Amino acid sequence: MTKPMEQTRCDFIEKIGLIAQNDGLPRSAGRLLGLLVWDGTAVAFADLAEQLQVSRGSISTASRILEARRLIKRVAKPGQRQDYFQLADDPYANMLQSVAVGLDVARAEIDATLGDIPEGEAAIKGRVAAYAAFYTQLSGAIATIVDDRA
Amino acid sequence: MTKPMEQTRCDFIEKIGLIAQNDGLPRSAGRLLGLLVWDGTAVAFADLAEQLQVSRGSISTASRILEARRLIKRVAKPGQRQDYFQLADDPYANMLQSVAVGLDVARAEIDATLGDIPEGEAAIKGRVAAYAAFYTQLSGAIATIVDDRA
DNA sequence: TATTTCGTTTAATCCAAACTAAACACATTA
DNA sequence: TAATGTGTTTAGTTTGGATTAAACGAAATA
Repeated sequence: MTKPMEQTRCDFIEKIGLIAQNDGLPRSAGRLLGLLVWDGTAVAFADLAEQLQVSRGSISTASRILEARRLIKRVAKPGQRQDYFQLADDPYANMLQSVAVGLDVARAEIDATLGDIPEGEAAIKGRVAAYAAFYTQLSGAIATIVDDRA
Repeated sequence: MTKPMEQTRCDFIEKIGLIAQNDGLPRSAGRLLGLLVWDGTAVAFADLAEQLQVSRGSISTASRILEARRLIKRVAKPGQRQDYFQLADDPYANMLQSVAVGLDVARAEIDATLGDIPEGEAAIKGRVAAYAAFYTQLSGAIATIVDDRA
């Protein structure tokens, strides 16, 4: 007994919703992304609200978040007034970049503290510097992946 | 006019709290981590609650989370009944591992879906597989960092 | 044993983020 | 023009996680 496709699709959409939530995105944004990954085609604004069973306001917010991260793109269809959305061309590279940006922000915050620690406090300075280095390393590793893909 | 050390310390603790929150940890856990990074020494349970101005319950919860991720360790002091906590030996390696575990869980979830997609749906399967591959790559890159450090 | 000192757990509260419904602004169409 | 079809914004509500106070159990001390 194999699972019906429609069920697999729903499960996938919900899974991506949970994963997104885990990554600090609204769950509805994740579900929207999941739907577009699955379908592949351009889907109309109203259809998204209908299929995901959320308000138009939620679609508006979620789509703008995903757009800002360049995971999806808004497209126009000739003769159609509605906005359509579809998966961005290389969403994963952009996903990596968003992660990298977040890491760099964290490192910058820590670096700011580092500048306020007097030279005398070498031990403290060392521990804080190690923390900053961690973010530098992680960000660097992600940059490497991005380069490898290019 | 340089900033007083105590102020720099407080700022740092709060910053780590915000960064932790951004990473899906309770803010109080991040503040606890920040304090232990700064101080370097073993700090008593009651002192943590006092210095961070939170309840003992919060310290209990936060410390257990950080312990589970091996970012801090619980230590005993001879003749002292209180628990003491201090920064783990190599907290950043363990931090990386926690991240990697999370990524692997996400990938496993997506892989499960992948197995439910019939062969005929090559396009869908391709897109979902690309998503899974993204997590595989990212996890692999992190594993590389861990190895480099060893 | 009784008391005190711990850390944990639980039930209730708090708070911020997410969501909705409705108002809105703008463009298109009739 | 008026009416309709759009996406956005906003005010209010809902919801879930974080926090607390208090009860609890265990261990040390008296």
